[in-house]
Amino acid sequence: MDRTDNYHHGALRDALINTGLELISEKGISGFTLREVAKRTGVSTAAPYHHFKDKAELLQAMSAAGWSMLGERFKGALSEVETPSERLRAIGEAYIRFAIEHTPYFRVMSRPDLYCSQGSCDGGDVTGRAVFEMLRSAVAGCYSGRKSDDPEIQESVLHAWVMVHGFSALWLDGSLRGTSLGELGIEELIKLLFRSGPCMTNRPDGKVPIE
Amino acid sequence: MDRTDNYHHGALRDALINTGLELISEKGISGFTLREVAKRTGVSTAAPYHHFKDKAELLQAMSAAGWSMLGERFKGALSEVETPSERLRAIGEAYIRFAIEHTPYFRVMSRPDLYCSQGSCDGGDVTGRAVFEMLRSAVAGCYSGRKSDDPEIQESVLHAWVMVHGFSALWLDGSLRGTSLGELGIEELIKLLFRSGPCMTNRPDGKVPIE
DNA sequence: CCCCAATCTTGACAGCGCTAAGATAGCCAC
DNA sequence: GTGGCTATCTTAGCGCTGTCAAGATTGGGG
Repeated sequence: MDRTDNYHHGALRDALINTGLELISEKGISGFTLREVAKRTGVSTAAPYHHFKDKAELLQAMSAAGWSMLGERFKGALSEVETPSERLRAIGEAYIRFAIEHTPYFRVMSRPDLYCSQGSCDGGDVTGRAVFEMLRSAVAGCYSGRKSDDPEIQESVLHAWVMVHGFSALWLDGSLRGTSLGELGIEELIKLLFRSGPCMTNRPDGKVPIE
Repeated sequence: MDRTDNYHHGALRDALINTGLELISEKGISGFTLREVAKRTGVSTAAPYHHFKDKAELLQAMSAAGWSMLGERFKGALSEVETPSERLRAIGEAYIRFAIEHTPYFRVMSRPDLYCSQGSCDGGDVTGRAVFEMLRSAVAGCYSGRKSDDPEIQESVLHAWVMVHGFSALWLDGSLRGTSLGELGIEELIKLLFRSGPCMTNRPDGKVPIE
C-alpha cells in the first residue's frame, strides 16, 4: 500500500486551512467538520491534531490568514488613490468586497466565539488589530492636524467600521432579501451605503434632515 | 416512579424555547444542544421532536420570539418621543439595547443560516420583516412628503439598519475590545455612534469633512 | 546503514442529531 | 367509575462528531 500521497511533510497545515475554507464555502460554517476536512485532504481523522491543538485552533489559523489577506487588500486599495477621503473610501469598499469575494474567510473571521475564550483571543488576533489600525489611520488622515485621540476621529472610526462590517454581515446573511432593499443589486447597495448618513445621525453642524 | 413533573401538557414547547435561551446565554450559540436543552427541561432526548421537526425549527421559533419581542421594544420606543428624528433615534437605540440586554435572542436572530435554507426562511420570518418595516417607516417619517421609494429614503434605511446591526454585532463579538475604541464604555460608544457620520460618507450637500 | 524525530494511522470513547417503537397520562363517551 | 383514544413522553439505537492513546510509517542526520 503506497501511502506516499498522504504524507504532506509539513505542508499539511496549510492544506488543512485551504480545504477548510473550501468546506465552509460549500456547507457554511456549521458544516465545517474536522473529520470532513481531514477526509477531503486525504489524511486520517487524527492527523490534524499534530498541527492544531483542536478544531478551534484550526479555525483561528484560518481567521488569521483571512485578516492577513484583508490587510493586503487594504494596502492595495490605499495605493490606488490619492486624497485621504478617497483612501478611506477605498479601504471601506475593500472590506466589503473582501467579505463578498472571500466569504469563507469572512465567515470565520466573524465568529471569534468559535476560537476565542471570552471574546479575547489572548493576543492571537494581532493581525486583526493591525488591520483595524490601518482603518483608524485612514480615518485620521481625513482630520489632518488633530490628535489621534480626538473624539471626532474616534466617532468616525467607529462609524466607518460599523458601516462596512454591518453591511457585509447583513448582505452575507441574506437579511436584505425580502425587504425594500432586496431588489437592489450589490453595486447599487454599495453606492447607496457610501452616500448615506443624513437621517440617523445628528451631523456635527447640528442640522437635522427635514423634521 | 412519579413522572408527573416531566409532563408539560403542551407547555413543553415554550419551556424548551426558554431553556434554550438560558443555555445560549451560558454556553453561547455553539454550546446550544438539543440534548442539553431536553435534559435541563427535565424531559428525554426525544421529547423535543414532538414539538419541533428538528433542531433548526426550535432555533427558528426562538428567533421568531426574539423578533416579536424586538417589535414590542420598538413600539415602546416610538411611544416615548415626539419628533420623527427622535423616533428614529429611539428605535435605533432600542435595537442596540435589545441586542445587549437580550443577547441570547439576538445571537439566534443573527444566525439565519442555522434555520433558513439558502438565506430565505420560506416566509417564516414574517415578524422580522415587520420589524424592518417599522424601521423603514420611522426613516420615512423624517422625509415627510416624499414617496416611500425615494432613493434618499432607501439610503437612510440602509444606513440606519447597517449602523445599529453592525454596532450590535461588533460589540457582542467583543471586536471593539483591544482597539482604541475598547476603552470607551457602552454608553459612550452609543452616544458616539449616533453622533457620527462625517468622514466615511459623502454627504448630500457634497461637502467632505476636511481633506 | 541505522536510528530518531517528525508525521500519520488505527481504534476507541463520550456526546451529538435524529428516528422507530413502545409506554404512559389525561380526557371524553358511556 | 371504566374503557379506550389521543396527545405526550421514553427507551434503544443509528451514524456522525471531537478528541485522545497507542502504534506504525517516513525521511533525514549520525
